[in-house]
Amino acid sequence: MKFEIPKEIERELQKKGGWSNIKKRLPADEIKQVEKVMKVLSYETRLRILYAMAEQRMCVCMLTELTKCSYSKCSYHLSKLKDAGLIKATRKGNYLVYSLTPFGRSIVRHFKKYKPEVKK
Amino acid sequence: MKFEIPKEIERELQKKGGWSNIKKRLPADEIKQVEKVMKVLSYETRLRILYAMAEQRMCVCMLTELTKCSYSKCSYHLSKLKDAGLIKATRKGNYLVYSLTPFGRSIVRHFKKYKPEVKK
DNA sequence: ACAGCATTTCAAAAAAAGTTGAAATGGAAA
DNA sequence: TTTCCATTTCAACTTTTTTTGAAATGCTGT
Repeated sequence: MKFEIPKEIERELQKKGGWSNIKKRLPADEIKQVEKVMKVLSYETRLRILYAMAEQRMCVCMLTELTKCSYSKCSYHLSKLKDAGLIKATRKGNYLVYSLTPFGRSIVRHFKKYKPEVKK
Repeated sequence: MKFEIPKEIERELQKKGGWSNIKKRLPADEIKQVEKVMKVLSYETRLRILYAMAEQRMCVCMLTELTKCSYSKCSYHLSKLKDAGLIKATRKGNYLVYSLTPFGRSIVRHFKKYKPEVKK
């Protein structure tokens, strides 16, 4: 199909250096990074973990209780959160204690501030 | 497996009203809403659309060019963005012109401010 | 070195999300 | 009212993500 921009929008584009300029300015790297973070946060279990950790650092056994998931399932989700730079782990004796990174914290704060409004 | 909280963490929990309190305070509705938004933003094509729209409202034919997607594919992704309250459409003659909602705009702004750092 | 515990890893199976192209829709112009 | 054009919808298919349970890892105390 042919590519034709409506007049009204064409005019707006002129002021911004044209269509090709808009396309060129897309921050490809940032978008890839954001995609990864979003993928990780697009799952209820992982969000529950994130929100709970905003209140309190936790070991995995607490998270299995909180999320009603098996260890292996929890572990899977924790590794996703970790790879995205949202949480970090430190060992305390036999336990691994997970807590939020500053970046993870900033996300929770954002959504407390800007509550989404989603179609039911 | 039995559920046992390490001493050090147990002490932290006391100050916060205990483990059950942490669990009770989880904002279940907010989490469900955020999950939906995140799911929508966890896909490169849709993020490209979002970022481009932060610069300029657009009709679908422009988006097919920007994303190198067929109309039907574009349409599928647009409907997800719309359901999440990130974009809205208005008709101009034969064209449907899509643009960001304030919520959509707030998301783009957030990620421009807090750049994620993801493991490669 | 061994046993016990908390947690992770693995591979196969199940579930969810994205893609495709053809057909349907709905406004605008003839 | 018919045709045209931009866009959406549908159902079958493909790809990606999650779940499962069994086996591996790696501290810690004995």
